[in-house]
Amino acid sequence: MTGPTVTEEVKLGPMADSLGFLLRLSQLESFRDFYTGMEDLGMRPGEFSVLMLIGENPGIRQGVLARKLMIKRAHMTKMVQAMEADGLVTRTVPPEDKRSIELRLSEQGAARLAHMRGPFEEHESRNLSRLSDAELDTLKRLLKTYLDVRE
Amino acid sequence: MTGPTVTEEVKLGPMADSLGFLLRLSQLESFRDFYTGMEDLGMRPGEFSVLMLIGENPGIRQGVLARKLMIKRAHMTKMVQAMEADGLVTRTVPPEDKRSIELRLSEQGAARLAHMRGPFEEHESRNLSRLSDAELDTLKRLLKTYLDVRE
DNA sequence: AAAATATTGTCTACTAGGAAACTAATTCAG
DNA sequence: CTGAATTAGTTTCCTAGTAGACAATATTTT
Repeated sequence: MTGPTVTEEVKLGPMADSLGFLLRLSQLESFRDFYTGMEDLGMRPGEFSVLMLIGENPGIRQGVLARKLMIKRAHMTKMVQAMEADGLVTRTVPPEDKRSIELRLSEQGAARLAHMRGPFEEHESRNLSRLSDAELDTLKRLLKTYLDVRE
Repeated sequence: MTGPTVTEEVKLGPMADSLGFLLRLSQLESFRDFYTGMEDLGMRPGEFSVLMLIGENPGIRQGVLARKLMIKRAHMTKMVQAMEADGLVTRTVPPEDKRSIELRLSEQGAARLAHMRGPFEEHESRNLSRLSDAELDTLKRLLKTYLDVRE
């Protein structure tokens, strides 16, 4: 069980108007969502997004990916090394800059991603939230603006 | 340095329309914001919110607080024990339910919170984002709906 | 009342993620 | 061209947070 559903009155005070606070809770909530419908894919949201972005940007360098996903290079190193060990991605050093490492999906990685794509798209289109479809669109648009992500 | 500001073209593909993905990035972005203006308070967003919520709800039980903040009880135990060790909160076992623990701010904790309140409110009112004030309000309102937080 | 069940906080062990120092390669200043 | 500064990835060490089992207490069932 997740706990009693009885409404425990907790006053949020000024936190209820803090964007950071609301975002943190929302993100945790959305992670729960992710697992309802995607749980048997054997992959966490973070890994999934890494795989997707490598798929969308073949040859992307580790550091660029890390900056885009706002995680530290040190952590990206660990993730992609693990994925390489799992046979999902390839890591090659390009001759024009031998410090860097280019990432690509292996055949197996591409296949795995293709498998997950269906459930993912279905999950995304489901909208199990309290928001109307229009509200959800607005929310996404505002977040993109906040993040400076252009369409 | 934060890294080269040169625009590295990274395609987000379907992730750009994933609420969970946008929320994760937004939350990380907002944490950076938190530290611009609050860095010298010697407290992370998580601890700050715990302190605030205890202040708003004197005598709140650990588990209730953990559920509200969507963190695990095990982790809450560590946080509040550390805060107790720092003299910021008191933890008392109420006679009517000797399994539970009630949390309150100590004098020192209340003083510390009072100190932070100014910078916090100022930070919250600043809006350093790309969003207009109206858009920011809308964003907060939609997140509250998503979270089922009523005013 | 007794027994089964649920809940609360805690413990141990583990995973996710960050900070800072380091190496190798590249670029920039002179 | 040479030395200084920067950048990319890695390594080590540390903190944040989770998973699951546990003891103590409370609640429900019989």
